[in-house]
Amino acid sequence: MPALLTIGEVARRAGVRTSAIRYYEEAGLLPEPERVGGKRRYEKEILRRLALIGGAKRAGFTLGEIRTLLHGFPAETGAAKRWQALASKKLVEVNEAIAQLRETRELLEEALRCECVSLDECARLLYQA
Amino acid sequence: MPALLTIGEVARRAGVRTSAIRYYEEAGLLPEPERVGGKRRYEKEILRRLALIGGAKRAGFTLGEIRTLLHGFPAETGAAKRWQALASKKLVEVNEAIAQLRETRELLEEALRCECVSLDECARLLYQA
DNA sequence: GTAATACTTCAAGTGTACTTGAGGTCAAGC
DNA sequence: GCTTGACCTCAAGTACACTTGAAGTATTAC
Repeated sequence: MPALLTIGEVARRAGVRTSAIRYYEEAGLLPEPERVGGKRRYEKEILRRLALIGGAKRAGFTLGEIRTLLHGFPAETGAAKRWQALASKKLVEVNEAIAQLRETRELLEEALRCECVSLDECARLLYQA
Repeated sequence: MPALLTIGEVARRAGVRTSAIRYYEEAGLLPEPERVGGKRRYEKEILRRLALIGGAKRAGFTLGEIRTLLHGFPAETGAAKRWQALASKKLVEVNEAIAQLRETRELLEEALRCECVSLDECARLLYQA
């Protein structure tokens, strides 16, 4: 007995709204789950999937891109190559995003250290040097 | 002679559209620049500001939050404290975003290494272990 | 049996962040 | 002087990612 989760429990555990879960299903990011009396029942694996979606979203992927990364391109010659091209491109973007975030973190930390009341003020100090 | 930039040059160098620059100005993220014959002229510093905005956007800040981080709260008692509270909170979020992006990167790299044609397929492999 | 609560579908509404289009202005080159 | 291209304003339109609301159904508790 795998103890299936209701949509409400999934939402609570994953930190999203039930409406978002239905929306992701509609958008092809989540599998259509089992139903009991018409109601969705999820296996715990869904939580990992939702975490993955959340991570990808943070990385700046659109839901359409996430769908493609999840499922790949429809079977056709070169589907694997196309998927890898997309994944590689996204990998570059993820790395850029990380670098950019590190800079933003630096700036925030600096501003907090020097007790500025705004980045504007702090940036002036930083950029004068 | 500081060689001011037109909005078109700024857009090209910063990798944004001119419409976005005007929009940011309207939204209070960019200072109102000098005008020559009614046309905006920017100092090179604007490029750093646009990079900062881009980074903050990637970090998941809304334009409203970026405005606050840039300018601080309007002068009032406790403005500095409120700004620091916001900045600290955002610092935590930036760190979380970085961690999440690292995981996404791991996943992408793993998927590329094992030559999967989709994350779905690869995730099955990963999660079976 | 009935009330409460969580679920269902479907269509329409919302917020954010821009973009686009209409109609006009400005500076440079021919 | 006229054309070209980049700029201007302002209002309206668009894309994405959900959310909300209406109207109804199912499960559990009493």
